[in-house]
Amino acid sequence: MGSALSSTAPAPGASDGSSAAATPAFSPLYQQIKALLLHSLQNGEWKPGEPIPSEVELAARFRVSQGTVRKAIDELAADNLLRRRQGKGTFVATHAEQHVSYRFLRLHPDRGNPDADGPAERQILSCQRLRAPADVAVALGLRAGDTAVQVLRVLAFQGRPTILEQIWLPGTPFKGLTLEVLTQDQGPMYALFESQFGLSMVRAEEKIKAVAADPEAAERLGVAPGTPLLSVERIAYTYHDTPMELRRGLYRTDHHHYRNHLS
Amino acid sequence: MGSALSSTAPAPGASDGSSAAATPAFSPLYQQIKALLLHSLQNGEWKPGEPIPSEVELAARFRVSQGTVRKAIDELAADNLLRRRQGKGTFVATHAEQHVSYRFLRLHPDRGNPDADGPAERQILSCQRLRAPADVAVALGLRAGDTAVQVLRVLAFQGRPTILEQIWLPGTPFKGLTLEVLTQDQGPMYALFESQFGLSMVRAEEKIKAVAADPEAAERLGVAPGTPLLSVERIAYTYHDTPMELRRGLYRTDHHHYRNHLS
DNA sequence: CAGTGGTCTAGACCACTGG
DNA sequence: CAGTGGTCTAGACCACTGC
Repeated sequence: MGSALSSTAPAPGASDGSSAAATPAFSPLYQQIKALLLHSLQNGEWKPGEPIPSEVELAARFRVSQGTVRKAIDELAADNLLRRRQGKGTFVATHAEQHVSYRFLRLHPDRGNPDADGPAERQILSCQRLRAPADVAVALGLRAGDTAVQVLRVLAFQGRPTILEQIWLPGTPFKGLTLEVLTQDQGPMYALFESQFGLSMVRAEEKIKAVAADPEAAERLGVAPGTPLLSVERIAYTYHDTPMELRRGLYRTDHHHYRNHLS
Repeated sequence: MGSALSSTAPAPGASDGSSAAATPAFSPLYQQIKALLLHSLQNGEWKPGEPIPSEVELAARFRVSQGTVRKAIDELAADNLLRRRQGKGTFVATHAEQHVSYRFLRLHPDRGNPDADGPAERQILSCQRLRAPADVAVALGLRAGDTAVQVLRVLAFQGRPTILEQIWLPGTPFKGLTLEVLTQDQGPMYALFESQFGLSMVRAEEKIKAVAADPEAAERLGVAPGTPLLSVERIAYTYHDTPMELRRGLYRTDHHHYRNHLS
């Protein structure tokens, strides 16, 4: 960034040619606007599902042309942080009212359209506060010995248990997450994170392997021990690439497959 | 599309407000430009790796402002069909000089940076022209009984056989693809498709499952029968979403993982 | 230095939504 | 109808590349 641009006393410096600062790394105005919007999103100035101010309003606030805020918003929309709706406004993306199915779940039924299965049947097995194991601490940016929340759950589709997940969350931001809260909640877990903890999962990375079901996983998923399963390790990030969740899943793929688009 | 716009006698109709045609589906100018560029790419007017005309030149050709062709090019670049390089020009994307590793290969070594393995060691097992099985014909849009090329190969990393692939290609566009051609070629197979057959693989979809290694695959990959493997079924498309390749791969994941980014 | 893509502006008009 | 995002233009200037 390295710019003096602020929301109270903005001084663009691109239209008047007075950019005196000898910034070695050139940063376009729209990138600075994007960063400001990002901070407003992170600060919760606009909450998931809510509209952000209109383009003209933002242009006035930042003393910038509409085209410039437009380009900033365009990039945020391309990253799925915002959602544009012509005639209505621009809204903060949310996991709550996602068009179809779960936004980060790439598992689809082999036959039928993506959500022919109907909603997943969820069963929380446990929710404990523990000292984070070393690998979990590293993944979540915690110090050794910091407390973390561990959740175990099973997702079933059409009565067939299909996904066994072990979820790790940093203890401090998720203070108050209990088995009761999880059990009583309907809808995607990430929507709960937004509404109850103000944490938006914005992107994620997954590492996938093929593994053999161990006896416990086999029983949870109703398959024979040794059955090949997809091992999906996901790290989910909030704004500004802060890791906020480590999720280890085992997926049955006898009636489902993991779908991916390459380009 | 439903527009009268052509490369010889374009009639924008957006700046003069005289859009008399009662087109039910509105199509922005830049989308029409995008479609024209797409056709030029498909026709081979500009080949992979080559530069396309400059923005001002294209703006003149299409009788449109630079900003409009810019938006068209932006979308094609976002789809990885074009590659912009400031100060140099805009180039047709290619699998030949891909920055690092293979563009569609999502398998990464568990330790070390993405291409710490060095180049893959490739071994072609066979290359036959066969009548396409029903499922292959459906996937490639062939008629039952049409001929197809089947290629079997193994990829090894650091001496460890890791990927066993069965590749199906439509016989007509790939006339002349032989074991010799494949064996003598260096570099990514998709680069060969571009240079020898004028076919650019532009995007792909993959379906992933976990399976147990059958005896033959186990021997080819040097693992015990029953070892869990990733089954990756890929359909690759050329311009305009024409399916051109069906590729069934079995991946060892004892030292590698399939990586995916979600947003 | 000329040529390329990249940024920014200002203004006009269009398409869509909802009161 | 007013307000929103979406398109298009014209022109100025900037950053990067290579001769």
